[in-house]
Amino acid sequence: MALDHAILVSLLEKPGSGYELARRFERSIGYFWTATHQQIYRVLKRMESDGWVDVRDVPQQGRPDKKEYSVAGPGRAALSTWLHEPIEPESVRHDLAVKIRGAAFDDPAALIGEVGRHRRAHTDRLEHYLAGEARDFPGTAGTAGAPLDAERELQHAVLRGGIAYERMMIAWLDDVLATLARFEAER
Amino acid sequence: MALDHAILVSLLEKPGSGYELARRFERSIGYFWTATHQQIYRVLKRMESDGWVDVRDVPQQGRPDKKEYSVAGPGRAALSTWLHEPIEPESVRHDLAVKIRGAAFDDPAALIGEVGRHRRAHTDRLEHYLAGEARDFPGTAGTAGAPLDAERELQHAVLRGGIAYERMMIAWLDDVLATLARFEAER
DNA sequence: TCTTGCTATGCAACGAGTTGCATAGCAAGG
DNA sequence: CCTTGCTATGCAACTCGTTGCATAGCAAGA
Repeated sequence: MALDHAILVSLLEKPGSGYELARRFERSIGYFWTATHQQIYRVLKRMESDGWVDVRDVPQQGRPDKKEYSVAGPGRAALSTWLHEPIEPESVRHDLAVKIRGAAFDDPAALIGEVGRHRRAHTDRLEHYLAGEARDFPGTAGTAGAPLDAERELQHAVLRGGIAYERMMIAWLDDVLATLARFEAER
Repeated sequence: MALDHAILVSLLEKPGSGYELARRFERSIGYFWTATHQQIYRVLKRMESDGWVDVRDVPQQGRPDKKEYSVAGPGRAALSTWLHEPIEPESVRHDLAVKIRGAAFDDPAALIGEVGRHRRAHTDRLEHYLAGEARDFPGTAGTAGAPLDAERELQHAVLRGGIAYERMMIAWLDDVLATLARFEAER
């Protein structure tokens, strides 16, 4: 269960409240992990009672007060342990692939709209990632001899993965659309 | 919940027992959907009581008897309904990406072995997919004017997606390894 | 004032997925 | 004969994830 660890990493990058974490999980962390605010609040409560995180009440003006969480020693140790353990390559779940194989027993051409919708979602995400890259990682070269900023470099590497994934998906969906078009032409 | 539908598609492609389905979910269906035998038996039981599938006791020799499931009318109708409904683009969960961003707060170079392990798993899968493609889809050209075999063509399209995914992952993991190597060199 | 909307946290119930265990037929080898 | 191993099915307990709902502070605009 890596949700714990995803939250710990996010809190190490920047302490924050459950609400803030939930929004990060819709943005940058969300590129590779999703979670609802329910899950986040529940895990934060458990990690607090296990001493993995510290809480601080932060009064705010113009909006409700919040609880700001930050990683405590045991939380950091737990993350370190997990980082040194091997994990299994993730298992995939692509509903769309089920639909594509299932379409053989229905009307293949009827899937064109749906696949197009997904293609649009992926081009949107790609543009969003590229905009984030241009904003957050403008100078890709890096000054020669300068010490590397691990946090930055590794965030960029993960973002490049997201970009590669979206590009691959768009190319594949084009391939699928071309295949479906052949069925429509035949009909 | 698409596990129901993944099972229906697999049973339409070829009727079979829970055990056989479980093995398919480790192979071809497993390219895009995973399930344990527990889940499969439970869902089959529910679909049977809902009239979505028919069961037939098949006595065997040299091994225990089995129950062969096949899709019934209502199951096919349920699949068709689902196929015509829009679905949300899938949400991702990449433990490895959590580890990569987390490594910034530990020892980045310590991740090299783990990333290499994942790279090997992906090259293995890629070779497995390519072997399957060479075996099951030898003539990619297709006879001009011949009617298209929807089941075959769409299975191939999904397989091409799996191949594209593995190639993308390998290239990205090489990128990550190069990034991690820079940290090791600095150390 | 009343509604809408964003911030902020949380409970309760349910459904999906995982893990450990149990049973049983039969084959093959030591 | 006994163990190992594959086929074949299943229960029970648990954890994880989703959904619907509830509360509350405060701001802005109709």
